[in-house]
Order: sequence, then C-alpha cells, then structure tokens
Amino acid sequence: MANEKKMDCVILGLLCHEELTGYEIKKRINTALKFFWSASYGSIYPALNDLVNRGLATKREDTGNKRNKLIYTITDEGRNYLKEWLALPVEKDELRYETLLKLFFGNEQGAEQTISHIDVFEEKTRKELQYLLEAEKSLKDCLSDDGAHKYYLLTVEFGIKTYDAYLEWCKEAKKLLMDNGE
Amino acid sequence: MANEKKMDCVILGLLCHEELTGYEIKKRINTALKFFWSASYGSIYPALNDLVNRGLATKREDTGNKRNKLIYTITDEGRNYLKEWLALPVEKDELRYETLLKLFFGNEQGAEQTISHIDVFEEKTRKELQYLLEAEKSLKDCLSDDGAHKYYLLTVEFGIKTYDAYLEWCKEAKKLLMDNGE
DNA sequence: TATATAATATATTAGTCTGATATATTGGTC
DNA sequence: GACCAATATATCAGACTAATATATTATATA
Repeated sequence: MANEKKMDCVILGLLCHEELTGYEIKKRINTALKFFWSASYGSIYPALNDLVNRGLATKREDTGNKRNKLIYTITDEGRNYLKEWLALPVEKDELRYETLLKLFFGNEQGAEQTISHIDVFEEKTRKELQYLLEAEKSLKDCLSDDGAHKYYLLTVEFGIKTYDAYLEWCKEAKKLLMDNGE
Repeated sequence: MANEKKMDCVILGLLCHEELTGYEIKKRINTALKFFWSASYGSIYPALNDLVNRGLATKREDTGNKRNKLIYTITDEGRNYLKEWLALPVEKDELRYETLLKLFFGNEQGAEQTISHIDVFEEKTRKELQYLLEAEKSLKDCLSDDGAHKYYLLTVEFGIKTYDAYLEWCKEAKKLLMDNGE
C-alpha cells in the first residue's frame, strides 16, 4: 500500500464513524478537523466516486428525501484500508503561514504595516481559540459516551496549546516592533 | 492587483535582498523559510520565467562559470509589485498536520499505535527546535548588521514558542493515553 | 591518481488539490 | 409572495508537489 491520496483516508476515517453525504463530509472537515485539515468539494466528490469504484465504500440514494442526496457507507475493505494507512508512519506535517511570510519580508514594508498584519493574526487566533475552548468543554462533558472522544479532545488540546503560544508571541513581537519604531 | 500566485511574491521577496539562481532560491526556502513555507522546483522555475516575461525580474547567464547558472535580479516594477502584495491583507494561514489526522482517528488504531505517532512527532519537533535555537543565537549576534534580521528573528521566535508548546502537548497527550491503556 | 559520491544546477511531467463557478432544491423570514 | 440562507452535487482552470531526467563540478577516499 503506497501512502497516497490523503483525501481517501480522511473520508474513510469519517465514514468509519457514520454514514455521510459528500456535503456532510465537507461540513465535518470544516468543523472538527478545521484547524489541522481542509478539503474542497473538487477533491471530495471525485474521491467518493473513486472509493466506490475500488470497493472501499458503497453509495446509495436517499429515498424519502426530495433532495439529490447520495449517502456513502464504508465497506470492510474500506476499514482495512484505513487501518493499514493508520499504521504507516506520518508522511508530512505542514505549516504554511502567509502571515509569517509577510513578516519575514517585513523590512520592505516597515514596522507599522507589519504590526497591522500581526493584529489581524492575533484577532483571528483569539476567535479560533474561543471556538476550541468551547469544543474542549463539550468534549469533556461527554468523554465517556464514545471512546473516540478522547482522541478528538487530544487534537483540541493541541490547538489550544498552540494558539496560546501564538497569542504570547503576538504580544512580544508587537512590543519589539514598537520599541524600535519610536 | 489580485492577491494570487504566492510563489511570485516569495521569489520577489528573496530577490529583493540579493540576486539569486533558481537553485539558490530553493535552498533559501528550505532553510530560512523552512518551518512556515515550502516550494518545489516545479513551481520555482516556471515562476521565474514568468516573472521575467512580466518585467518583474531580469535573467542573465553567469559567464565565468562553467555551470549552466542563470542569475535573476528584481526590477523596480518587481519591487513595486512586492510592496503592493505586502500591503494586502493575509489571505490564508494553513496548518495541515497528518499527525493530528491520525490522532483524530486514534480510536480505530488504539492507544499504543497513537503513542508511537506522537513519539515520532516529538522527536522531529525536538530536532527542529534545536535548529531554530541555533538560528536564534546567530541572528541575535548580528542583529544590527541588517534591518531585515529583526524580522527574520521574529519568525524564528514564533517557531520556538510554537515548538515548545508542541513538546509540552506531547508529554501530556502521552500521559493521558498511557493512563487509560493500563 | 582514479573513482565514487555528494552537491550544484535546470527542467519537465503526472497527478493532486484549491477556489470559483454552475445548477437546483428546501426552509425560514419579512 | 419574495427573498435569502442552507442544503446538495458537480466540474474546471490554474497552481503546486513529488518524482524524474540530465549534466556538471567539488570533494573525499582508496
């Protein structure tokens, strides 16, 4: 098994827990996986068709609903494929922050403009941290309901620790830039 | 000016500071920008040709060298383009960690395997932190040499704070998983 | 000195993913 | 009744990666 096409694995991971439509998969990625993963419809829908063709998932239409709803279910082969992938070593962890890129070139734009980029970053971080703190609370409240919750919580704790560090850095970075500006 | 093709801006940012070949640009990205940006030759070389075609950079052959060396220099239009881009708001900061993805699906693989993924992540983080601490030291030693160094240092400080937080999380995450495993 | 290996240097391609767009339905609000 | 937001699937141009090809030069080692 080559360690490839991450989308397949993400989808199988989500389907492992519950049946989903492509639209619902996108929603899960945009909420539960938000701060460490993303995906567009342009990769989700083709990947779903591909999974069905390879026998890793099945597709059925939702009768009883007027919407053009297509529900996907993982197969046993799909579960095996997922487990094989989980056992493989991690290939890549990537951080790609345009904010840091603009900061790196800060000498070309000056302290003031750089500080305003940091301000935006700080505000965004604060909002996302707030969201994660709420997620932490609700996960802790229902930790025993589902063995998976413990693992979800771990990713949330990662986010909280990371964002805390970001906010600390924002404060210090701005201080350093302001001292020099005067 | 549409806020697009990040590669162009990265290259212009680097060329703003010094003349470079495509190969050297790749090296800069792999070292100075390493932990917050990456790029492949497949995007660098075409982007360089494109920049020349648009008049944002010029290309000349390195005579006096047997190697097929092509040196790129930023133009005034290139500098203006860079400054316009720097003034625009940041479009996207993205974190894409396969480690967290496998962690999120941890319930399908169990605590032991999850811990081993964390171990690998911890080791990798420790190594990169070591590298950043050395970079911090040498930047602090020559801070006054170049106004740009202050900005480089800020990105390094960001990395150090972040990686410190990662290591703290690794410890706590493993403790939580081990307690439950016994 | 010969030879292997690592580093330098440019270039291209298959395959993957994003961001945008198109289309259509359903539910709620004013 | 009109409007908007959310639901739902699908496609495509353009961007980027990982891999590969090719060739030269510097360095270590036997």
